[in-house]
Amino acid sequence: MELSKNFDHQQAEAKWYQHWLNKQYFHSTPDHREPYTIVIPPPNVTGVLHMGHCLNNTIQDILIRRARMQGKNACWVPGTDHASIATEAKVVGMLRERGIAKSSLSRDEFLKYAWEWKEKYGGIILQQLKKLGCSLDWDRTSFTMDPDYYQSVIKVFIDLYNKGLIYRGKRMVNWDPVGLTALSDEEVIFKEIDSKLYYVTYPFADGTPGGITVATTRPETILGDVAICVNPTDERYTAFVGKEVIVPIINRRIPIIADEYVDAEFGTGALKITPAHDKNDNMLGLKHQLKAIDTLDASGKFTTAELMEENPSAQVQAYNGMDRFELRKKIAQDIAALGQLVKEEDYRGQVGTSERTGAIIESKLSLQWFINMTAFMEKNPQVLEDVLNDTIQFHPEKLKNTYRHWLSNIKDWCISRQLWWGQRIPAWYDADGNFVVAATAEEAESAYQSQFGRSSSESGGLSQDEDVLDTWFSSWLWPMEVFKGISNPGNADAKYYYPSTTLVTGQDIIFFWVARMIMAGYEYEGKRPFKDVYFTGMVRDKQGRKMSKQLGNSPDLLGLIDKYGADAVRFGILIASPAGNDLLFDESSLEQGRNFNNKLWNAMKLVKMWEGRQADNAAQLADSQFAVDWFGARLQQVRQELDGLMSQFRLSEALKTVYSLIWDDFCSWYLEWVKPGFEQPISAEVYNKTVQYFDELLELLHPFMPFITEELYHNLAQRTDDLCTHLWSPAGTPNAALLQQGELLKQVISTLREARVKNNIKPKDPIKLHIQTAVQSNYESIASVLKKQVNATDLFYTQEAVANTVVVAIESEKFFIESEREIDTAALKAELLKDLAYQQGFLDTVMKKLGNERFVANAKPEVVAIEQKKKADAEARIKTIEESLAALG
RNA sequence: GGGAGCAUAGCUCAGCUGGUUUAGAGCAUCUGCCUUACAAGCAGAGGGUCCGCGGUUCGAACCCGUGUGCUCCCA
Repeated sequence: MELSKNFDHQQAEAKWYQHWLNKQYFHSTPDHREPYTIVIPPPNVTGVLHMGHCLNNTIQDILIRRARMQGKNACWVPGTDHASIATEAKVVGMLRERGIAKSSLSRDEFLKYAWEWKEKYGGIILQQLKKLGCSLDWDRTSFTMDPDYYQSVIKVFIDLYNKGLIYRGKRMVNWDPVGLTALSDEEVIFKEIDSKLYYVTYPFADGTPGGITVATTRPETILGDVAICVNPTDERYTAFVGKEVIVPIINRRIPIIADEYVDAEFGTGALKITPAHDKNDNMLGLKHQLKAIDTLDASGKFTTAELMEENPSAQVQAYNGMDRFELRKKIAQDIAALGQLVKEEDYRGQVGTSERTGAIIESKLSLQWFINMTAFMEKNPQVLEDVLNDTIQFHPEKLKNTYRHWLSNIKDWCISRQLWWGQRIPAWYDADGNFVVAATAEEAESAYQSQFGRSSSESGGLSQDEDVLDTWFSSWLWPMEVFKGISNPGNADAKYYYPSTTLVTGQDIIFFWVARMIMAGYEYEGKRPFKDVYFTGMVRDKQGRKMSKQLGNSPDLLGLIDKYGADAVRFGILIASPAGNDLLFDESSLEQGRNFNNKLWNAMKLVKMWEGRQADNAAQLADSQFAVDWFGARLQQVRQELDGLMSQFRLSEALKTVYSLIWDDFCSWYLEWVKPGFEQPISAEVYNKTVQYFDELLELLHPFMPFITEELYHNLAQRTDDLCTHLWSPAGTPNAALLQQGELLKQVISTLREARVKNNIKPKDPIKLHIQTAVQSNYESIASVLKKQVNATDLFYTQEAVANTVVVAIESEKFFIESEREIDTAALKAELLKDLAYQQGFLDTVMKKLGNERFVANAKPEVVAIEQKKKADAEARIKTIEESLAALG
């Protein structure tokens, strides 16, 4: 077979992925083996693959492929979540392009379009994961709006409601008065907007002359003011705290209160508090138990609905129905007419606008559904305990702090969203606002009758809540419901696969998702949902900036896979990813991955070249014996290292270790050591060993770089199996003596090569090597390799200095290089002097330690022994160098 | 405002229990090589105030305090 110059990744990727699928290697069913289960963090159906997914899914694939090759029953479940906010925005966008306004559609009509959109685009990201090589069990693909899943979410809502853990309450939301919907924080875009700061004086209620002046950008909310707040340390106002002032126009008496929240530097240092129309005011209002008075309706127009008991004046009533911006000017004018407007100032500030309609956001109080987290946590203390005691192990461990801090200060969870795409809240209201919670209209009706003792038709019939549940309220069930653990509790899959083994996700969703899965796991299974959680950092660009659409700094991942190959992309992203820390992405690391592919490919080509040149070559076998034995030991050593690294989730280091084993130990050392002379035959035994080692290297690398390893595995020999499901060779104990001798050999070769370079002995110029050693037997097994690697025609052992040679030393051993080339004595001398200075400096530090009586008295005996050994070694080296210098004259 | 984390070579990071031959790796840089698998390569080299200050200790990159700078989370 003719081998191409380089690895053709495109061809190999398509071929092997399809082959693995055909063989059903990724499909798992319960059996007698130990399960290794990962549920994918479901990407948003609107998503396309980005660098974050790439990192995250590469890691999951490494873990799952490794488990599969270790003989575990590996199951990696794919799927997507319905992402109510993002998807609804996409669907609205699609409709807009078709000239359809969401407001012109009924809920059912809109949902039909939404499903149409989901069927068309919702699977894109899953297809992209295949390009990356992800070995997911596609038969188990789940979606958070699948019928069973949907019912599970509803079931859980009803269950928690019945347990008294869900309640309905008021809360501030970001309200879009044009779109008539609440928005999540993510959908609010802050813009710099020019406005005015109005300085308004509130006179004292007790008739004391003067008053307190506040600066506000929003005079239209003045009629909802319930207090004036100042900083308690602000001496200008301390005397006024506790007094009352009169709100202009509406003439309400309100208190002056003190709170550290207020910034004395801003405006006048006095803040008007309008809890119904500002998030921070609302917070202060709750803290100081102030009433919230709403003066704006859903479309941002003035309403007196909540002012009626104050008997509003005709002036106030006249504002009714006035738009908020018109009202702002009007009220400013009216206050000016009262002589209470001190001044107006231009002001530029951040204002929230709707991502969808562009309208300026109002903070608005609205009725929402909540989970009482305090009660929930009292019921499920393990949610915190089992993370702190490592029943669920976090990697990196430092995130336990974050988790504990959040859970110890937990706020109630608002689970309703003013959207249509998602699980509709199963609450049913009569015309008076009485409600029941039930899965269906029929159940709601009977619940209503038993609860209120009458048919709902007497109260105008029942209508279902218009809102849906937060997407996290469905994805917190993910590790259970992908195995139908909620919809069909106790089924065989759920029993076998739950709890899952490892979760791999981003640190940014530790609260939104990880914590909540743990909550749901304990509430519904009484068990942790996973054993280990590996948190990846955030992928940033070279300058450390977050990847974002706005910055346009996220690379086109599929383009990169095309250009460098999936293996190179996997390599590049993982090698740059210290465990649990943010990752600065730079295309050059992909280049390193591609170069590694090339290296592997060429190593394979070299070995293939030998395939047809095998012979019963005893001399070649004898010359290579040490290399063969040594590499076998080295492989065992690295296997042990890898087990340790992988169990600590130090994946990046594990990959570096395999990389260096292949590039340095196998390619740079081993292959060169066993390489026969030009067009010479290779010993069949050495050849077979080499292929066996190569196989083992491919095994170790396969989880990281699946495509090229599978390709090479099949290129190296005729196979009856595939690497993908090949079981790992058992690790043995490495022979320490062999390893040590290997290190000596490497060191001698490097030292001699360095000496050659420094003395201008060209690689092609042969030398004769004389070794002065106390232990000649150390060199006998490595002599043939050593000769080859330093291009020595002859090797002698000597007991004394050899004249007219270049001399170098390792420990107390000396090497004399005899060459045709003229020796540069001056350069050699300079080298030796430099080394001497280093060794003497080193000896000094050791002597200082040993000369310190308190060190000798206090340090552990073995530590003192080490220092004494250092001293002896350094002295021996110094002696060798001095002798060499003397020989040079 | 509350909390967490980080600072080691030009860059990205290891350095685990304080003592591992006066601090290591990869990438980048420099020098020499189109040597027979690989120039996407080979053989070498240079590069450090372990953020500053103070303390504990016989001994500190590592422990404690403090300052500075950066990052993230929550409000």
